[in-house]
Amino acid sequence: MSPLKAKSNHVTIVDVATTSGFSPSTVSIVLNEAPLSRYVAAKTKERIRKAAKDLGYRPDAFARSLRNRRSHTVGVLIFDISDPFCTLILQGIERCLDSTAYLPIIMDAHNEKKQFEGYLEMLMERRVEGLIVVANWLFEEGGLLLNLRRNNLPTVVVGRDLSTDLISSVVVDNVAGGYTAMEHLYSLGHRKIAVIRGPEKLGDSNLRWQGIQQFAAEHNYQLDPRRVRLLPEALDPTSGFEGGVAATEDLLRSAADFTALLAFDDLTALGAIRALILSGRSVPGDCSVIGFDDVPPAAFCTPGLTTIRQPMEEMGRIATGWVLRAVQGPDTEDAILPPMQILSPQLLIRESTSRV
Amino acid sequence: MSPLKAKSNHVTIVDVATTSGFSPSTVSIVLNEAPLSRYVAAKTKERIRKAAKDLGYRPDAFARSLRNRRSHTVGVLIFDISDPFCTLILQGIERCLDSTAYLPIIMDAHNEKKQFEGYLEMLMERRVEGLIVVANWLFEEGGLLLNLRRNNLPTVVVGRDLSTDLISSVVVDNVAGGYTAMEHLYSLGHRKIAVIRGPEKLGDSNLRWQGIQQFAAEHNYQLDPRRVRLLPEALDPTSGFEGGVAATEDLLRSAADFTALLAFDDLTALGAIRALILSGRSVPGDCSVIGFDDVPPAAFCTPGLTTIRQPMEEMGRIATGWVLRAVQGPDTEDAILPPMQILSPQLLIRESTSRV
DNA sequence: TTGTAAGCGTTATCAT
DNA sequence: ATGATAACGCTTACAA
Repeated sequence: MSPLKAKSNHVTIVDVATTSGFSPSTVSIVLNEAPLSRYVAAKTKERIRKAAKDLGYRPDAFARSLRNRRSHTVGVLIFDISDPFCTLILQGIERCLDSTAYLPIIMDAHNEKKQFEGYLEMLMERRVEGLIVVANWLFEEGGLLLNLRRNNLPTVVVGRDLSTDLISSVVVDNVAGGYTAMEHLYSLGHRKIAVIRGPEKLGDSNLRWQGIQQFAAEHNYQLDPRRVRLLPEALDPTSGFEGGVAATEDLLRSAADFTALLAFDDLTALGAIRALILSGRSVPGDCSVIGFDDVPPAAFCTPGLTTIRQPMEEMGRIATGWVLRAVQGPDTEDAILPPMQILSPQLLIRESTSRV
Repeated sequence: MSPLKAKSNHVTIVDVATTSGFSPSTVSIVLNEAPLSRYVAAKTKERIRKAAKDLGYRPDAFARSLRNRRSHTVGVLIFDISDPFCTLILQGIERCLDSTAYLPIIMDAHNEKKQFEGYLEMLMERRVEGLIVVANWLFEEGGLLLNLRRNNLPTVVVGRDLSTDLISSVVVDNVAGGYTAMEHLYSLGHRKIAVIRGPEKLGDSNLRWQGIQQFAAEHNYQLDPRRVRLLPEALDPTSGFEGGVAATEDLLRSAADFTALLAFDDLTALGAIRALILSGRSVPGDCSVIGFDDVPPAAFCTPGLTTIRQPMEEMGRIATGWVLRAVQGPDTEDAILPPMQILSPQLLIRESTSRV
């Protein structure tokens, strides 16, 4: 016989009722430990529980939800599960949900807008009570927002500021991050700093650049345009690596030399390191490199990558906390729910940066 | 007003029926494009569809599944979503499911047996039609199996051989992988090869070691025990990194020198490289290093890690294909479903290995 | 302290 | 070519 085969023959609450000799309602009340179960005789409870266990009774989530109008689920829409950035946020969401009766329904849009919409529809059909959207670096603002608005459902976007009157968001302070990265390099004595900016269309990209410029302005440091490159638009989140390699090679070919490189994100930084090493330079000996995010590979490489850490797990937790509050509290003080939270990034010094 | 707030007021099939002027049954038939819809007048269809669209009707998945006894979902039980090994398999599963009407319900056990069992129960309550278990490196055989047996549900385990009469599995050929890794190093001229084995309790670990020994025996190569280390048992899948660092440092302290190192997996290899570099050695100049798995960080580090690649996405696809077949085909030729499939690993040469 | 009955939104079966 | 009705398994008023 093949190992794969099944014939479902489920035990229902009626079976438990007849076996135990009580009515379905009593069984329901006992098994759910509903308020009314306080008035049920201890012996009755015992017999019911025994019958349920013996029969291997498992309540049908569909029937239950259909009846009481609660799905006890929150939808989690992500854009690419292979993106470590997503993964860590997911962990935060799951950890936060673990202690509740809520279940995440995770859907991965595979970086395709079409899928995003389809999955959103599926989540609605499954009557999720709240929605968390993990926006990765190619979530283009605007378009998808419209579809979200129609379903008035507690919604939190994490990783991108898309707050509206109906949607909350939790993001990292990209401006502060850019500022801090620049500050770190500058304070190590670097005065010839190359910058690889993120794709122009990307919101994060410009905010980080803003922070970089701000630091420069405050310290009378001239950002030489010859030392600045722009990552091309791209779909694949790991394309930052190749982008980093290419941008750095281009930088190396140019006339302007540099002793430090500030990359848009970790993958870009890792690509930069690859190019630097291949060109015969050492990191951080000949050139310091700093990234942004603190995705796992940043810690596993040698030298370990100095980076601006986003508290991704915490972001997931916060987002989850919000939707839970919106979902559980009936309509209590809505005002306590902030439309947007900006978390501080943190400088994480490893081995890829050093004094000039 | 706070952005988080909702008041669900769902449109039902009855609403569509009254608005369009037809009965719920006809609406159902039309909207589902059921066989009977062949006999429904074109104009009727049109009016019904228009009404549904205008009202924003969305069928209730709970009611539907309750009625027709099909959840159209498959449960996916993973052990750690932050483990890149898991992630890639998940991608395969999702991609394979995308083209079907099935939805994955993903649950992450966070490396805890307790959670595993709880989530398994939840999946059963949600009436998943099939189950895929992604076993990562700490899925201890035996224990959890028992719970799986009771629910006779098409089940496939990927990443660990747990085949029984009720469970299929898809795994990589670990013996061949170990053999190939050894062969690669040997063919580059290495004769002083250090080996960091995986935790003893881990099935994979011993199979890979078997392959290594087999190659050695066939080529009259002596595996010097002084050049062999064992990774400690551990919970965290990323602990391989620290384990690799520690084992390598220990190896370096010992009398026996080596020109190549074969690591249990990629993270271990990355840890080994870290230790090697810190000790002043270069990779692959002074020591070649080979890993196993081909997780993303292996490609982003410099030097890129030579490794034995597991076709993880394909494994996910195959597993999914099996449960789909078991689920969709009523009870057609069960015999075509193999109880276990062993995929060949592939040597992926990057820059961390070179001729001695 | 427990039972009865209605109904959640759908779809399958049977009528018309 | 379309409609009426029952039933999926559960919870919750309300009744006893």
